[in-house]
Amino acid sequence: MPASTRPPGRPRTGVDAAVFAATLRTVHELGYAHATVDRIAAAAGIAKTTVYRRWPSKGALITACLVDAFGPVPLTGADRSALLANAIRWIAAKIGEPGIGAAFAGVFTDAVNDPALRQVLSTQLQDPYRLVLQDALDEPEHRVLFFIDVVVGTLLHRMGMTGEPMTTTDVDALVDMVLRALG
Amino acid sequence: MPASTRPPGRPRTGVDAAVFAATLRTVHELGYAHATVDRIAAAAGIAKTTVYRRWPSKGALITACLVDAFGPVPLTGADRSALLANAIRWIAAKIGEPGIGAAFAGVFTDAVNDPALRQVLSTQLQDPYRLVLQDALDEPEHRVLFFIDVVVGTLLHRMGMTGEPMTTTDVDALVDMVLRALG
DNA sequence: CCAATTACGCTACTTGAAGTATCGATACTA
DNA sequence: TAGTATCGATACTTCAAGTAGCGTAATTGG
Repeated sequence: MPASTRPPGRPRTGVDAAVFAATLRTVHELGYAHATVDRIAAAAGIAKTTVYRRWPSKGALITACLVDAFGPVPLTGADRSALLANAIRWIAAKIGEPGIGAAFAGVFTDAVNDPALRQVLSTQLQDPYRLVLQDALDEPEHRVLFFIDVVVGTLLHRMGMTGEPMTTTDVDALVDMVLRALG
Repeated sequence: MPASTRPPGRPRTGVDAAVFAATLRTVHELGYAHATVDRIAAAAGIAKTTVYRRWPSKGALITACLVDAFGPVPLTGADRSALLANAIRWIAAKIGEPGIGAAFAGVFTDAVNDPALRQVLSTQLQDPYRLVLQDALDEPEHRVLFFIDVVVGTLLHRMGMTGEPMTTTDVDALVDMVLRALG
């Protein structure tokens, strides 16, 4: 039998998926700034205190929501170039989905001057993809970090400046540019 | 004689430069989130109300501060490639100066879900550089916007994720990559 | 000198959101 | 049934953006 049986006490209700969906929906409808924890909790049909029992801060909630929304990066492609191209198009499409880009940009900017949140964002969101890509592309850490800066930074800058995701034409240009840098 | 003589009433004191300096200093020391208008005003030696008499919001103050801090882009270089390379190194150095990168990233994230601030940021900060670069590089608007997304987005993403400006080695890689895309 | 005008500093206030504290009720385990 | 942990609800604290009002200072024009 497993070492950990069910612990005593009332079990947690399985509301994580509902909270994540409510988070993206609220951010999409009201924008990051107006997507307060109060409103997200109300949209999910739970109390605000329940949110804070599971995630220590709004930034941590958004980060967890993004981790859940992104899921694993698809590592498909015949060679390194095709693999990286697919990864770039995948993240571009994800950031273009309703709420995700705004949530990403919002938590990112919150993290700029919040070292604790930066740590959460870096370890929980960026590091998994960085490690997988290092392995798949056979590139050193600093090169993969550079590519992530370029791709994600470009996509978020466009999203932040225009409020709209990048067009497929510009994503194509981004892919071409990065692939040439990959060599 | 000029059409506008001095208007009646007490003239404004010339504190703009002091406020800008205090803004960058405060953001550098405390971070964007803790650089409140109260603290900035105190650091500049003026009342908070005076700040709001001149700039309608904190975002507008930060934007004006950045416009002042950046100044005109140096358009030097023998050809288009050298010119763009110099411009990229210039903006990278500026974003690396104390307070500027954090202020930029902060106001940028504030703007993501604040259309009014986005308008201010786009017209007062981005458009002047875009127009000058369109002319100097003889490139269409969408190409210049793409380059700005790539360069500024990459630099801010690095700044946001690590808290440190990009190293000269990585700036070199950024220059190489963009120059190859310029063709 | 004096009125009108405008900016300043100061204090107090409103508003909104993050995060906390408490408590009764509920859903489990042993 | 006792113990434990979660939930919802309400209230609260804290902090920062932005506003209002007032007495005072600086300037122009008569």
